[in-house]
Amino acid sequence: MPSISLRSLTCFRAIIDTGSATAAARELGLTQPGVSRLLNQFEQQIGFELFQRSKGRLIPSPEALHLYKEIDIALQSIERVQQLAGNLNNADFGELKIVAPPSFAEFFLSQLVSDFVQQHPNVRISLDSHSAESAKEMIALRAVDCGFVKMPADHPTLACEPLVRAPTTCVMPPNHRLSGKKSIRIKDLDGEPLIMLAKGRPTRQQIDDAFRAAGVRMTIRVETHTVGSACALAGNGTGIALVNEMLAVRYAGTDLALRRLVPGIYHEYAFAYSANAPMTRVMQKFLEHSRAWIKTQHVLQPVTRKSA
Amino acid sequence: MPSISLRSLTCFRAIIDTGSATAAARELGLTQPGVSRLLNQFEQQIGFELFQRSKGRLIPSPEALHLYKEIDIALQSIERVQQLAGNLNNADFGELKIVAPPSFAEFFLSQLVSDFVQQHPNVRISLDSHSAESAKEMIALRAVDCGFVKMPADHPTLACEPLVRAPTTCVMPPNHRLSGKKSIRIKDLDGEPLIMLAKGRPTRQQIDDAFRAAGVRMTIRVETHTVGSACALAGNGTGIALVNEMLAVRYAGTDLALRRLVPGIYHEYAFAYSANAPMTRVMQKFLEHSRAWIKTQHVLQPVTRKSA
DNA sequence: TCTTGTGATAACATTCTGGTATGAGCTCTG
DNA sequence: CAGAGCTCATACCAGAATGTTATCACAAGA
Repeated sequence: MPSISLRSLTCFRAIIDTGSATAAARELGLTQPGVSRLLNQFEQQIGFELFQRSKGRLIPSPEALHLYKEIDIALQSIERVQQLAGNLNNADFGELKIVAPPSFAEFFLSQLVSDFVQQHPNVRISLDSHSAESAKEMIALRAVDCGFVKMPADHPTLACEPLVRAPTTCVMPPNHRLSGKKSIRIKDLDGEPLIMLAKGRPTRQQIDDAFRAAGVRMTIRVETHTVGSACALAGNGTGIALVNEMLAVRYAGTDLALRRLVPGIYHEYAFAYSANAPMTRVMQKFLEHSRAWIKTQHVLQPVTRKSA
Repeated sequence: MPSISLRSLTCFRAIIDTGSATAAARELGLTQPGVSRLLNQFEQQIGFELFQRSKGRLIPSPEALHLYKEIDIALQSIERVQQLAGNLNNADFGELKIVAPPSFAEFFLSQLVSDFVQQHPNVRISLDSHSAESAKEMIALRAVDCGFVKMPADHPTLACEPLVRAPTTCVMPPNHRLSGKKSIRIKDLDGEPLIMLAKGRPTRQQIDDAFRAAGVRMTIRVETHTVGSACALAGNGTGIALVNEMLAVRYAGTDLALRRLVPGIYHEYAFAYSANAPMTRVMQKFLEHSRAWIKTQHVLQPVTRKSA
């Protein structure tokens, strides 16, 4: 049962639009015989002639013109389908609820998301900023679709895609005695007053371990909770702040020197989603977009699952 | 550039509608592998997966469901096109202006047209009744689309399709001395008072010629202008009316005997339209319909161009 | 008359679309 | 657990659809 064919319809429309089979062929990027045969086939299918062949021309019958209107409508609706498919393919559809810790959300994520919405105007985005712990919970419980978490995630129902990592950096005033060095070793920090963050968290644990391994005693002057305050304290000469470079750079100006700690202790972030639900297309696109965006930011170090 | 395919769309819709590829295949009258491949192809064309393959089932993604709505609309509009094409194929569309001489219009044509409109409810018909001369003019000048004319039409811009012919018949009271004969020869009419019609018209001329050739003098008692009046006069015993049998039969009852004149002198009618415009499909269908209708009327003698 | 435009047709290659046969995976049941 | 019965996927083949190039016939103008 040879159903009506889209080719025939577009061909027919093009003939009416352009007034001749030859012109229609040009418009459709085919050859004239192709159009001619397609038209013949169409006439065969619908059972009657649509054009009067007169003096070597095709003259549309009143029936053809009547049919044309309906066909044009139908083809337009097909074109809408194609456009929608294009949008869907580009994941420009749906809703995306994202959560991230405040430090991440307020700077990087805001840029990343504003980029994304420009390219995907039909995606509705909700952006939540919560503590690392509750962010993980929200993702695991599907209160949000995805989020950014610091590795290791250490959560059974969380699927993670490693995304970016940043070294630990030492923040100090530009005139500090250590600011002459390109990088700082643990033993350089012996006796230096330190400003430390995230007591009890894994990265902090790594730092503590590194000091212990180097046989260096930590002189902690201040424990604080945000990178911003740590940098401010360091800038005031309170001590050297050992912080995530990725978050510190936004506070780095002429009044702060950043020197990397070696060997590196890294802060790694991952894109996380519920292990119980597959990623939607929007999520996939957003992850792709995030990876691409990170590459454009020279202060960030991209991480992929393979290289991790 | 392999455009999107209607098959794929209907297939996709059927899968969503039925919930499985197997059921869709049943619905579409295909096999499951066919549907499966059509779906694959569709996914390839639009660039992303529409179904999550899980536990051997096809689970539509949110994108698929969103696309479904638009596709359903598009397919419906395609179906409207098909239905319209069907109507057009059946010529159930447009307008048809018909003209005929009163004698023809008021009896045969009315039946013919009422039959036609039943089968073609979307065709608007206008039916005019005019003298043979002005009918021809109206057709030639395209004031109407077509009409019925008596042959020979003798008009340069009139195209004629021979349709039906009727013999000349002799109308008399049942008790007339000639009513015993099966048919009447010219010489039987010698001396009989006659009622004649259409003075100066071609068929009348043929009758006059036939009498002259047979050496029989016409005793014309009355010249009249309608078959009805001629039959009425004949019924009253005024004389024998020589009239078109096709028109006379409607007056024939128990009080009138009709006997054919031999050799036959025929009244031939044709379907006529302007030679400057091709027949529209409705006209063609109407002509077809007329031919078919004539065949069902046993008093009419169909005539086609070939046999004419 | 000759050129240029139209559309129609034939012969051929490729792609699409259908079929059958078969396999792999899941679920339910005895 | 074994097997029936369902799902979808894949391989392979045949025929139809769709495109090409190479022609032809015809009409209109220069």
